[in-house]
Amino acid sequence: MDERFVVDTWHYVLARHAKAMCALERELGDRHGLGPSEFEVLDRIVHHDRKLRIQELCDEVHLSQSALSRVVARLEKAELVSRGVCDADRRGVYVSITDAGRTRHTEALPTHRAVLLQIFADAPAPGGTVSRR
Amino acid sequence: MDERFVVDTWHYVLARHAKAMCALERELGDRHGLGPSEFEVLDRIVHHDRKLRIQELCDEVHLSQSALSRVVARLEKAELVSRGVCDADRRGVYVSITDAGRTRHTEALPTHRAVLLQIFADAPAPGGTVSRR
DNA sequence: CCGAAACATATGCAAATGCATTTACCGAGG
DNA sequence: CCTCGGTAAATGCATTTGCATATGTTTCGG
Repeated sequence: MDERFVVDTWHYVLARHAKAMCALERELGDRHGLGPSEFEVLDRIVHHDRKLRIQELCDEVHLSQSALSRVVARLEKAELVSRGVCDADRRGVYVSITDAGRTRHTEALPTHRAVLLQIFADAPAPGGTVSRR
Repeated sequence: MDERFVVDTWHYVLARHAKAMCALERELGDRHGLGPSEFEVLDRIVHHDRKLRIQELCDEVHLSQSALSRVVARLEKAELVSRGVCDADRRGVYVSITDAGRTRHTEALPTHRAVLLQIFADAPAPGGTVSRR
């Protein structure tokens, strides 16, 4: 294992993450009133196209369970998602997207993609890229 | 540019960043009493092997100027760096590493590298890497 | 059927961060 | 020499996050 390669990869990840997060926060926030975490949660729900358990979301977004709980609470307050108890297991909570949430996501998606494109289009990871996956 | 590739790259960056940050926080914190930001600042100074202006550090670490100011304040309180006014431009501040800081960095470096190795050794970015997979 | 252990989610709290502002200083122009 | 616009760093403040814990619910052994 080349230690140099590992450290270079880490620096790449740090730099792109900082740049992208900063840009996403600015663009999504100014144009759509969403933070990156909020967008990510909306995006996961839309992607699955069904109501999800908090727990399922927890596995997909990179947030602690408590942070996720609060993101969902903010989204609910903004009427972009709604929470409902799970009948089968009443400890659980289902989160489903509202019409407003779907609309907001549709509006924000192009902004999100544009930011990522600008940041990653010409920035292959250390080691170079060949094709895909 | 393939939009799919860009989004995959973003997910890769998000996942590795979260995983590495979490592990670094745990390992560096438990074993050496340092946070990732604190280590990064120490590491930059050691790498240059001279006293640096806050501003120079600001260009190299992925923190806002205010966050950096506070990280340096914490490091100073822990006696790992010392601050001194810059004679040439008395608005500026020089940060230099202390012996204790150098020692701490030397101790922490293997931990840092071990964490990165574990996380990045077999995890090429989307697009794959030319050399090893 | 009961009680204990395990679980899913929410919440109290402390820490870290970014933005806006403040403070101190430099440098050019009148 | 003095003032004004700009720069370097520090600080007030609000927000987000994670950890530890609380609350409510299920499940399993006896």
